[in-house]
Parts: sequence; structure tokens; C-alpha cells
Amino acid sequence: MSKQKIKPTEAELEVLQVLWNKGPSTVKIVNEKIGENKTVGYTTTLKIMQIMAEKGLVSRIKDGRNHIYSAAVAQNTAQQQLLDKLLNGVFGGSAKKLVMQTLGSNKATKEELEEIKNYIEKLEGGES
Amino acid sequence: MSKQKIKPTEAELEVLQVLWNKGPSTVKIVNEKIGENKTVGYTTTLKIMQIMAEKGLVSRIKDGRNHIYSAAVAQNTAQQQLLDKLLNGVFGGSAKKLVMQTLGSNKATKEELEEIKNYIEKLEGGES
DNA sequence: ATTTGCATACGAAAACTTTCGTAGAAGACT
DNA sequence: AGTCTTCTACGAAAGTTTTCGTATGCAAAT
Repeated sequence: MSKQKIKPTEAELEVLQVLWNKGPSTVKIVNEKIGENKTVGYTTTLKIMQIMAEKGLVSRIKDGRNHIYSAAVAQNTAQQQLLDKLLNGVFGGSAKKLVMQTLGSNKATKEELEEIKNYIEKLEGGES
Repeated sequence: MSKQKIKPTEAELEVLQVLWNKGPSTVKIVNEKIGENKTVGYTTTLKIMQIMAEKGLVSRIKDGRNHIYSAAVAQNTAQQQLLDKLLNGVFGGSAKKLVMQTLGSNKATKEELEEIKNYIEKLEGGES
């Protein structure tokens, strides 16, 4: 039943990222983290997170006067969905093109390239 | 000069995709193509494309009573920018993770995997 | 030349997202 | 208790994107 298409907005994605990285956190923590890169008011972040709770993107529990928020959508799931969207959106569905373009821009170290190659070989080994 | 950060909206991206696939096209053609997947009024598509022309995302020339629109941003450029955004947005900047996740979901054929492997070897062979 | 049909232009409404001011609740401190 | 601080809730404004109605222009057909 957890198979709804999620569609986080820009701001929501920032929040999710913090929650994925740091684990369950208060609004304050999330806001501070986001605030490292840009200026954003506390209540703005709060509001976003409240909306996310309504949408089911995050869950929260009370802890005294605070709320502690957790990502309710797995990072993997979000990654896969956004990847699919990009894949179909600008790469015409070609995973090959997407991968090559990614690797082609020096975003991976030699070691990583090696790991990816190994991974591909593993895939080739046990797959139809 | 052409190095501005483009930030096409969802609707704009749909238009660009059609233009990339089909080459220079009229609003009618673009609208029909988009209309295959969802319901959208003609003037809606027209308006989007007019806005895109203002923003410089497309160019257009008159052809009698029609306009013929062309993508003014290269597919490569859009791919790279959206890729970067996704990379930093949900993959914490790790190209390796992005690539592995892409490959892991059976989106590439064996032949493609092979090509990718060759490509990696080429990258490794050369210098970073 | 007039009519017809399709295309563009314009503007405003609707929908969605982001921002923040203000009020009030709840714990901490004295 | 009374005050201070910090957090949540609420709602409205501002900003952005999408949608479409209506007016107008232009060319083709009659």
C-alpha cells in the first residue's frame, strides 16, 4: 500500500534530505541545516514540515513540547521515482544514456568507476 | 552567454521533449503529442510555449499564420543540469550511487551493460 | 469580398508553493 | 506563581505555474 507516487516539492526535498542524513530530527535541527545554504525563517520550515506530515511524507511524534520528525518515505523510493522521472523526462527512457552522461562528467573517481564495473559484471553474471 | 541555469517547469519540460524528439514543430503538433498522455487544451500549450519563448527556452519563426518552434536549449545541457540537480538533491552528490541505482533496476539490457562497461574502461584508460 | 476555420495574443482565474507574522501553549527558571 | 523562552498552530500574503475563455488576425475557400 505504500506505492503511491510521491511528488515532493523543492522545499520538501530539502527537508527529506536532512531527515535521511541525520535521522529523526526536530524542526530546529532541520531548519539549521537548511539554513547553512540559504536564509530561511524558522516558521517557514515548520510550515513545510507540517504540510509534509499532512501529505504523509514525514511522520512525527511528540517529545515534550517538541515534535520529532522522521522521513516517511524511504530514500531509495524517492531516488527511484525521481530517477524514473528524469529518465523518462529527458533521457527518453534510456538508462544507458543517463549513466554515460553521468559518468562522462568526471563525477566519479577511479575507484568508483572500478566498483561500478564490478557491479555491472555481477549484474551480467546472474541475470536474464 | 548560453551558460545560464535553465529551470524548466514540468510543463515546459514536456514541450522540450517533444521538440527534441520531433524537431521544430508547431504548437498543434506539440499539443497533440502531449495530448496523448493527458488532457490539455490547445491554448494551454500555446501559452506555455509563448512563455518559453520569452524565457528563451525555445525560439520561433513565423510560417504564414503559424509559428514554428524549436528548442533553444540543447538536450545535453538540460540533461546535465537536471542530472546535477538530482545528484545533489537525493543522491548526496554520489554519482556512483546514482549509477548503481539506475542499473540495479533492470533498465538496461545486457548489450547496454556491456557498452557501459566498455565506456568505463575507456574512461579509466584515458586520464581524469 | 465575404465567410470560414484555424492560429495567435492577452488577461485573468485557479491551483500550487513558499514565506512569514502573530497568537497561543508548554516547559524552564527564578 | 509569574516571567521568559521556545515551540507549535494558524492563516493570510506573495510568488509561481497552469489552465482556459475570449478577442483578434490571417489565410484559404467559396
